[in-house]
Amino acid sequence: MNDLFEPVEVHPAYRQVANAIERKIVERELRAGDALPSETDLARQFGVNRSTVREAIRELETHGLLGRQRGEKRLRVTLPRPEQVSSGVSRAMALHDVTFLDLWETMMALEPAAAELAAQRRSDQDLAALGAAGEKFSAAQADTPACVAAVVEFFAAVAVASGNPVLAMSQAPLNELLVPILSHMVDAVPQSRARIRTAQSAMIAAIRKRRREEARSWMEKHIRDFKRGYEIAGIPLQFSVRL
Amino acid sequence: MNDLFEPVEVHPAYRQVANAIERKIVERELRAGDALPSETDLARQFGVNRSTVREAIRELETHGLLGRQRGEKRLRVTLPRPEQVSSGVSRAMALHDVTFLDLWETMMALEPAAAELAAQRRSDQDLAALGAAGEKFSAAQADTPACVAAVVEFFAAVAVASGNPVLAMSQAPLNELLVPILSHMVDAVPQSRARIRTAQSAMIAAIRKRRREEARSWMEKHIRDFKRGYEIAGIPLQFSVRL
DNA sequence: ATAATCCGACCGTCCGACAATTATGCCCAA
DNA sequence: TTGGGCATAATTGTCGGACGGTCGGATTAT
Repeated sequence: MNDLFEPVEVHPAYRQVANAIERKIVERELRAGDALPSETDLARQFGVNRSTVREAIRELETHGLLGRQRGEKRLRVTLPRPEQVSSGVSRAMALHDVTFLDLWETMMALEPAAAELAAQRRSDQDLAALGAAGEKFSAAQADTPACVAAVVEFFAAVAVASGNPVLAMSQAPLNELLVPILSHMVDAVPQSRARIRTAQSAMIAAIRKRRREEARSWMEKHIRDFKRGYEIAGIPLQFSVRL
Repeated sequence: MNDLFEPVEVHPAYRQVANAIERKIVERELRAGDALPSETDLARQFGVNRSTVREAIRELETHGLLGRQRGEKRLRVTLPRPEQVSSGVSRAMALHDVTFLDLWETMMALEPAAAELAAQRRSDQDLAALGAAGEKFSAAQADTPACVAAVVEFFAAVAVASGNPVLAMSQAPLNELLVPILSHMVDAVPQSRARIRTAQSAMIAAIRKRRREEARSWMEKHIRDFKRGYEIAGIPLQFSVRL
């Protein structure tokens, strides 16, 4: 039997205020860089208390829609910083107990595509960034954290070089999840360092020469190696990723 | 010349409180379902005012780390809802003025992979969900919003059937960006409806029969069609997606 | 035991206040 | 006229207290 009434939805004032401001931002009525009215003024406009406005502002600040430059007092509308967004996503993924296999499969879908696009569209600057990441990896031989950071930086550089911000923002959260895994792996599988360096060099070369298929296939091989390393390290693929 | 000092970082109390609670959640010391202490109690523990605690709580609530069931008063730890996370991502992407081409390239990377995994791992329940989405699309002939909703539901169902939450959470934001685009397209390109239906049927069949390559290639064709439709509709690929 | 009732705890919101810091406008000097 | 410096106003972060309304749990009545 169908109920006669729907459950009534309650919208606290702080949420309504947040939504109102968010709408103005999404609809570009407030644009990045614009200063937000003062809390007191907003409270007056919305007809609520300043405390309520503050709670709303915290929400938007968390979403990265509001922020301020260092040392500034007044809040301004800002574009959400990609790192901020992706760290939220990776935290959510980690809490959902995703496994290495989940992560790997998704990387396997995204990274080769990014590599191919990078080979197609990279600028000289992108190439320099890739080279720098490769250098860092080579330089950080024994230093595991630095090694891992360099690998992540390399992936990020490929994503940037792809010229596709959607791809980059989709890929970024995976990098953060990769860190703890990779740290463990490069320690447990000594030969992985050399294989990673080889793959990175090959990818850089392919991207420099704008050879799309070559870049893609090297990236595939590179990522397949991760799984292999994981297996060699003796860790079940179903182990949950932790941040 | 390097500066001698780093800029001093200021951490307002509300942020420190939020971080402290977040850490306990990420480290599983507080687990999903656990009730949070009352605001008054938290204020006492942290030695700050209740208003400050509330601002911190808003932050965590926004991240989806805290929430409450309908009609509940006590706040409890919750797993971030995927829809909540992905809507934040898609909003960020939209604000960054990503183009249809960006979106399309990423779909082209993710969706075929999802289809392939779905063919490999789908449960009977997944299959039912796919069929339901297909039905909805067929039934919603002239109703554009319903059509678009059905297409999105289909993609989401494929992602779920893939059994890979990372893939699903990576793909979900794209769906939201797709809606406005697709609405425009199915109106401007009448034949798109039939093509979509054909592709969906083929994918369902392939996934039912667990034919991975078939599922993948039909998905590729399906998504390629989007681009074709976009071109037929006469819209430049570089047009920014808007939410 | 179950249902109706009651009371205390807690949340949402408001008011007012104060210190610290930033923004602003004014005045003076070059 | 313009630039710098200073006094003042404005704004944020935090605090204390308050109040109505709602939820949860204990109490009591059936």
